[in-house]
Parts: sequence; structure tokens; C-alpha cells
Amino acid sequence: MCLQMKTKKENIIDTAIQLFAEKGFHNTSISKIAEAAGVSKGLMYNYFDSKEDLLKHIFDIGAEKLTENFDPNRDGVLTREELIYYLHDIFYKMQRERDYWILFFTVVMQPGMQELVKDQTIKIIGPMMEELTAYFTESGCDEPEAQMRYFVATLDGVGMHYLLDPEGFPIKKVLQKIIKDFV
Amino acid sequence: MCLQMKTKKENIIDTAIQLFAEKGFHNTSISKIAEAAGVSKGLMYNYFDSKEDLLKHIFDIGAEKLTENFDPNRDGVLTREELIYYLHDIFYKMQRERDYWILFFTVVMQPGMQELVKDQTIKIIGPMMEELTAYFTESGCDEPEAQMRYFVATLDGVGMHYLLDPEGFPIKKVLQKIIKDFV
Amino acid sequence: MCLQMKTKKENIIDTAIQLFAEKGFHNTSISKIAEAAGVSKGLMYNYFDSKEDLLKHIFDIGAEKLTENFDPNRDGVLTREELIYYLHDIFYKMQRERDYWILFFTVVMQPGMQELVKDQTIKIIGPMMEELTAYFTESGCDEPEAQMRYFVATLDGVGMHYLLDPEGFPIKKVLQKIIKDFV
Amino acid sequence: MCLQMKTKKENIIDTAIQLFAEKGFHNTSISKIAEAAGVSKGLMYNYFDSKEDLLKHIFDIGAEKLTENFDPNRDGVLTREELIYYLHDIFYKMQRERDYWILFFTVVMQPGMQELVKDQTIKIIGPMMEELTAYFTESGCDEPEAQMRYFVATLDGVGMHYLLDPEGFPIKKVLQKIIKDFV
DNA sequence: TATGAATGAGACTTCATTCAT
DNA sequence: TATGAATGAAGTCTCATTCAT
Repeated sequence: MCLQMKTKKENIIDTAIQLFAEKGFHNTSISKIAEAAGVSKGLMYNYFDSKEDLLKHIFDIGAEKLTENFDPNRDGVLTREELIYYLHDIFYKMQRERDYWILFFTVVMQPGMQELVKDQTIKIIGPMMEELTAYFTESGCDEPEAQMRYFVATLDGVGMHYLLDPEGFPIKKVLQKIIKDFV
Repeated sequence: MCLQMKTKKENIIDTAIQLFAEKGFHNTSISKIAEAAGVSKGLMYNYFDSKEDLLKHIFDIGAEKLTENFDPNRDGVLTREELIYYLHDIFYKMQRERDYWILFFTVVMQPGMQELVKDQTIKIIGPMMEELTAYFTESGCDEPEAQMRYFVATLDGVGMHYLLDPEGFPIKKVLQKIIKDFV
Repeated sequence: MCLQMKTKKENIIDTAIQLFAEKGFHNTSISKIAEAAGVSKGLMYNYFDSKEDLLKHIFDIGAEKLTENFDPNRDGVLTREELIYYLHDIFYKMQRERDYWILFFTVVMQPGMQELVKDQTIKIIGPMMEELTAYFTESGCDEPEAQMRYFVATLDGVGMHYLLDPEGFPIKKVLQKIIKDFV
Repeated sequence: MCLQMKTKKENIIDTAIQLFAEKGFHNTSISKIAEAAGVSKGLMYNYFDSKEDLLKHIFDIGAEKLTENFDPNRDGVLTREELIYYLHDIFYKMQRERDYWILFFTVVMQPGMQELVKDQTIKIIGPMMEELTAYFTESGCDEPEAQMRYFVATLDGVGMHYLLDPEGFPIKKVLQKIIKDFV
């Protein structure tokens, strides 16, 4: 109808993200999502084939958030400034859309869900990892491949901890340390 | 009974760890555990009050693995050598008992399960974090608290990545880097 | 509109016949019919009160096919030639409009559907049976009533088998045998 | 417990046969079967994998009824007396276990169910048809194959009509006619 | 200690039907 | 006449848990 009105589909998606992040995928029933979103159970299936499809959709539409400011000029080469910008951006997003990112980590970590999103994950993460390896090679790093794996793992760990304890985790200081150590 | 014979309870626990790690907690039914462990469904409830109780038990009995070689002489002070030893030990454990550690991370990351094991987690992690902070203070580190959080997050991230891809992840090289960066 | 153009209603009916015959009544949803017919779900309810009503309609409009060439001169008396013609006609129709006839048998055989079409069935079959009894009486048959029941049952059985296996069933030879045995 | 007590599984099967025959497969819910059988819904799935599996089971255990008195001495050759005995036996069964036989015909006629029981059907009907063909060949029949198809179709038709109207259908007289025509 | 038949709540999903447009 | 978003009842099936034996 009007600009500020979310469509029912958006409503379902947003509600699902929130509940999945709060209670977990398996502890969130379609009924609860429908109720919280203010729609009927049946309507969910006009938009999504299944509960899993809903999850995949959420994962997909959001997965680009992970990459959208990585190598922003899309020239295939990562500069130091670009990487620093990306790091700030990604942790800023985690603060802004905490639910989504908790869901993201949860899904990736969950046996039985990984395969659900495996293809999408590889498609997204693969190119990033390559570019990062190139970056570390360029920086004169000894073991660029290992360094890249180390870097990505560190980001995941820090992301997880930040999401689980956004108040207590000293994200700014840690971010400075990451930049100092890796960039 | 005899030394080589696992008790039925141990059987149940080991089977549960494996299945939980493989399929996830919610995708593993009591029936499947019982069947795989070669006992009856009913027997499970002689040893554990509920499925959640079984999970908590697994988490509990195993949680000490996380700490058992941290500050091994229990003098409350962590030396450089002790920390290095701990790091080697912990990643060695991940290789040896992968299922358990996958389960561990899964549970900690899963909303709706965190509260199940929250108390235990704090009890275990809390003292470790304090000692690590002391260690970083001692090392003359600028921001010991932040450094500790950064360190723990990094370990978690590296652990996760190692568990998800034990063949591909260059754990030895990364462990060297961690030691160089933090210890 | 024009001659070659089927009306939407006809479209719905034809599509429904086909799908009902292929998948069965309960395995064919209104949605699928609408989609296959190229109309909206809602439009179905402009023409038919319900899914059952649609079935009844199909049954009704088609039921006359069963009788249209029975006693074609409508004089209430069946001659040998008329009966032979009818037999050829009815099996020819089964070949031409197999879907409809499968549906017809299905509905008649299906408990829970019989009552739906009971009235219509009696109205159609009743007079035919009377005329056939008269025919067999006329032929000097011993038990004309039983002969008629036997004849009708045989036609149904042969019809069923022919519909279920149109390639393999030797309809021509069997038809000759029927004529020899009954007419 | 005691001899006259039906097991719960038998109870479920018998109830299912009755309801399937009365209302049709799709109009009979698992809930209704469970309720009528006096057991819980869940118990059904201790014995049968699914509703379809229950149907298949019913079909299977009963399908032998169709053949058990066909060529009773199992010598692969059908005598005139054996065939006459079989015909009496089969229609007697239809009278005694009408529900089962209605279900049998219903399933065979129902699109979307045929494939469910196709294998079983072929396995049962195939050998019978071969023996019948041999019988008609032996009898000096002109077209033994066609005669056999005609015979089987006739039996089906008569069976159907008898089941649908057991009071009104003159089964005895018709049976005599069948014997006169075919045997 | 050990079994497994039995339960029943609740999950996901389908679908005939309605109604605002 | 025509649409399709929306509903809600009902269906199939799962599974943690109990209990008589």
C-alpha cells in the first residue's frame, strides 16, 4: 500500500530471522512465526516451499551482505584501505543486524544445516578467500594461504564472540588489533 | 564389568556424542541413539532424566577436557610454556575427539541451547579468562583484557575452522602464528 | 467466442477430466486444475460450487454418452441390430475418450463417491436395464433378469480391462465373443 | 493375552479394511482408524511406515486369498472341476469378506493407487492368467488368449456388481451362466 | 536393570474455499 | 468476469516420554 508498510512476505522473513536467531531453527515452529508475523500458517507456503526453503531464502538474500563491501570497486584486487574499510563495515553490520548474523553463524555451525547452504556458502566465501590469499601474497607474507585461513578463522571467532556478547566484547580495541596483526 | 567392556551408560553417551555431532541435536532421536547403542529406549531414562539432560551430561563430563591441561600445576599462574603446551593439547584433542568438539561448539553457538549450559560454561571459562588476563598483564600487554578476549575468540574461530575442515585447515602453521602473535 | 476457441468453462472441465483420470480425484487439487487450464483458482468457483460439484458436473454431462446411442430411435424397443451398434459405439468411445471413461468407472467404484452420483446413475442405468431385460425376454432367454445383470456386469468388466490396458486387451475379438454370447 | 483377543495390530488392520471399504482410502484418516480401533494415532506408525504402507500391507496379506484355491493341488494344470470349485470359492469369499474385496477392487481401479500395488498385482495375476490360457487351449478354444482376457474381465465385472449390490445381484444364476459359457 | 508397546502433543504441510480488488 | 492473496481446518507423521512386565 504505502511506503512504510512492510509486505506480508517481508514480515514473515523478518519475524523468522528474529525467532530463528532467538530460539534456534528447530525450536521455532511455523505456527509461531505465523502468529508473530500476524499471518496465517498457510500463507507461509504461498511464499516458501517449506520451512527449510524459508531458511535458505533468508540465508541467500542476506549472504550478499557478507560480500557487498568486500573489494568495493570490484577490480579483483584488494587494497589495504579496502580491507580496513571492509572490516569496519562487517562488524558494524553485526551490530546493526545482530539477529541475522547470529542466524548466519548458527546455520553454518549446525550439522545438518551446513549442507543446506553449502553451495551458497562456497560460492560466496571462495572468491573472498582467493582475493585474500592474493592480498597476503602481495604483502610479502611468508605463508599467504595459511595466513588467509588464520585470518578468516579469526574473523569468525571474533564475530561470534561479539554477537554473543555485544556489550561486553571490546570490539573496537580488538578490531584495531586485528588490523595491526593482519592488514 | 571388565576393562574392555564399555558400560551401557558409556555406550549411550558415546553414541549420542557421535550422532549429535553428525546430525545435530534435534535431528537425532532417542530411538536412533538407543538403536545405535544397542539398548532399549526405556533404558535411556534410567540414566538420564530427558534428552536435554543427556546433552547437559555430555557437555558437563566433557567440559573439563577444555581445562584439564590449562595451568596444569594449578598454581593459578600461567607460564609461557604452560600456555604453549595447552594450545598444542587443545588442538590435539580436537583431532582425536572431533565429534565431541563439534558438539561442543554447536551447543555453545545454538540459541536455545546456550541457556542449557550457560552456568557450566561460565564456571569453566570464567577462571580461564581471568588467568589469561593476568598472563597478558604480566607480558606487558597494553590492553590485557581486550587481548584476552581477542585471544579466546581467535582460538574459537580457529577451532571451528579446524573442526569443519580438518584435512584442509593448516592447523600446524596457524598454531605457530597464534603462538607468535599471542604468547 | 469463435468455433475453435474453447470457453474457459470447457477448458476447466476438460482439464479436470484429464487430471482426475490421471491422478485421481483426491490427488488433483483445484490449484493444479486451474493452473493446467490456464485460469485462476477463484474462477473455478464462478462456474462450480465446489470441487465435488465439478465432479458431479463432469459425471452428468458425460453420463449421457453412455446412453446416447442406446435404442437410437427411442422407440423403447431394442433390436438386435441396435444392440450390436451400441456395443461397437460404446467401446469406440472408450478408445476415443479414454480419460473420461476411466474417471467414470473410478467414480462408480469409489466408496464415498458413489452416493455423490447415485441419483444420476440410477436415472441413467435404470431404463437401460429395463430395456435390456425386455430384449432378453424377447430373445427367449430363460432368466432374462439374471441374463441382463450378467450382461451389464460383463460389459463393465470388459470396459474396465480395456481402459486399463488399451493396447494389450483384444477388444475386437472379445466384442465378437460378447455378441455371440449375448446378442 | 488370551486366544480370543485380537492383537492391536490386527485391530488396526481390520478397522482399516472396514473404513477404507466404507469411505474410501482418501476419506479415511489415520485419526479415524485409530479412534475406531481404540488405539492412539502414534501406534499406527509402530506397525506401518505410512498410511500407504498400511494399505499395501492389507492388499498384500489379502491378495493371496485371490489365488489360494486356484489350482489347489498346485500341479500347474487346471481341471474343469478345479475351475468350477475356484469360481464358487471366490464368490463365496466376496460374500464373507465383502469389505476386503470392495477395497481390493477399489484400489485396483483407482488411478494413483495402481502403481502402489502394481508389482504385487502382476505377481499374483500373471500366473493365473497363464494357467487359464492353457486351460482354454486345452479345451479346444479358438482364441485361448482372448478367451482368457474375456473370462477374467467378466469375473471382475461380475465381482464388482455383486459387491456393490449383494442383495440384488443374482449371483447364483449368473455363476451358472459363467460356468456354462466358459468352463 | 531392561524392554518396547503405547501415548499424545505438536510439528510440517496441503488445500478447498473466500473475498477484496 | 477474473484474480490470487489469504485463511484455517484437517491431514500425515515424529518423537520424547511413560509404564506394565
